[in-house]
Amino acid sequence: MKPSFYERPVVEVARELIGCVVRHGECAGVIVESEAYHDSEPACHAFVGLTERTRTLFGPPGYAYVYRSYGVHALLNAVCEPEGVGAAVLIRALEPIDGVELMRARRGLEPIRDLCSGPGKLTQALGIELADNGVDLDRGPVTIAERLPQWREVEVSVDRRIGITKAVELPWRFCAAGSRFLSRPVRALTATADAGAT
DNA sequence: CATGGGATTGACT
DNA sequence: GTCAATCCCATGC
Repeated sequence: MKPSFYERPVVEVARELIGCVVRHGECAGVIVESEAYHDSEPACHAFVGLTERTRTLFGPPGYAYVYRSYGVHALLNAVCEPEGVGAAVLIRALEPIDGVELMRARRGLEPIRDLCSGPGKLTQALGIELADNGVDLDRGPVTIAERLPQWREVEVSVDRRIGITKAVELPWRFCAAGSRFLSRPVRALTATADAGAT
């Protein structure tokens, strides 16, 4: 989509990206899980301010922010909010729709559920690398396009973000309800007194 | 320049 | 359930 789609509150964009299509070359998948990050909260890389690393995050909306996680994986984000605000949506899981055989080859795995069910897995499956940092998400080579008809009324579940140690309480993770392609199940958010019966 | 810490994954107990 | 791999980057001396 065009920059205007992303030039809004990042939490709003994260929710609306569920059902949209990420494409790179012949491989594509529907976004079934996303998380919002904003420079006002410490889990966001942009919390430290403008540095070489966060230059893309503070740049104009509608571009890819790709960084290396744990020295191993590339993680894909969509930069949001007006230029000067450091905010982005982390793409955490896809339901594969195109190029599945190439995804299998890149991942070295067969089960379709395991191809893109995590932020590091989906970049490996689609061949997205650090060099894609700063790419225009409307023009490519990595693109995000609007929802397919069957995804226009997808139900979205809300949860806390995964894998962080700061600002853990924010309900900024969004998932396609009931999807089998999530990185992890959605946990019950409501903390009524009896909720944790495991 | 040295150090410490990850928006993770896959293998192993 | 636990844990190492591995490298980029921000911070501090």
